[in-house]
Formats: sequence, structure tokens, C-alpha cells
Amino acid sequence: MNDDALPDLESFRDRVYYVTRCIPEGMVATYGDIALLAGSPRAARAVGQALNRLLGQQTDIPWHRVINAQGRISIRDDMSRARRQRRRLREEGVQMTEWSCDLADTRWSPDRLFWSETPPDAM
DNA sequence: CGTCTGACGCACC
DNA sequence: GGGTGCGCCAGAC
Repeated sequence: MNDDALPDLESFRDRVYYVTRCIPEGMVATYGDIALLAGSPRAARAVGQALNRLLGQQTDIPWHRVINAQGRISIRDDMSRARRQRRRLREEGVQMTEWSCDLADTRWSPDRLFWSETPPDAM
């Protein structure tokens, strides 16, 4: 922990939600980014699981701003969800092709490291 | 406890 | 560019 202002959230899931809420409008982060910032650098899949729980729920968590490391929307078999995510990103001004955006343009760079233990050295 | 499941990531080919 | 395989780990059971 490197920031005394951070709330003491027990579960990884709650830290994922906290970090995700910090992604500014019009920007995106990868599952790996969120995992790192939430304190488990290699738990990208668990990030997906956490965000998946938000489906069908009324939430202020901008889950649509989290995409995969290729800059693509992760779709399984739920096309309507994928389109919803894409629509929300476009509404925020993210330049999307069919299913991807340019991470170089829109990837969020946090100004603090949250629960990250291994800070990205070149940032 | 053990085992399984993924909105993942990366190293390969 | 695409496709496969494998490691990963939190949470559910």
C-alpha cells in the first residue's frame, strides 16, 4: 500500500471496483491494468469475473471502460452486451473500429499506484 | 481443505 | 494479421 488515503478494502473484488471507478470518461484500461492496480498483477481473469458480476445490476461503476490487452472488447457469446459496451465507449468519445480502439490513444495512466506492489517502472 | 471456472495475457507457431 | 496452449488467481462450491 502506498497511499494512506486508500480505503481498506478486504476483497480483491472491491478493490477492482474502486480502481475501475477511477478510470476517467473517454479513457480505457485493460484487465491487466486493473489487476495490477488492485494489487494482484496476474489476476486479470479475476478482474473479468468481478466485472461480470455487475451485469444486470444498477451500478455507477464504469465497467465498459475495461477492455483486453489488445484493445478489444471481450465478448463471449453475448452480442448485446458487447454492443452496449461499444456504444457506451463511443458515446464517451472513444474512437472505436468494429470492436477495438487504439490503446496508445485512450489507455488510462493513473497518477497514483493504488494497491500495486510492483509499480510499472517506466511510466 | 480440493477442484473448477472464467469480460485474461503472453509466448509461441 | 490469426490460432493454440498454458499459466495465472480470486471466488464459488
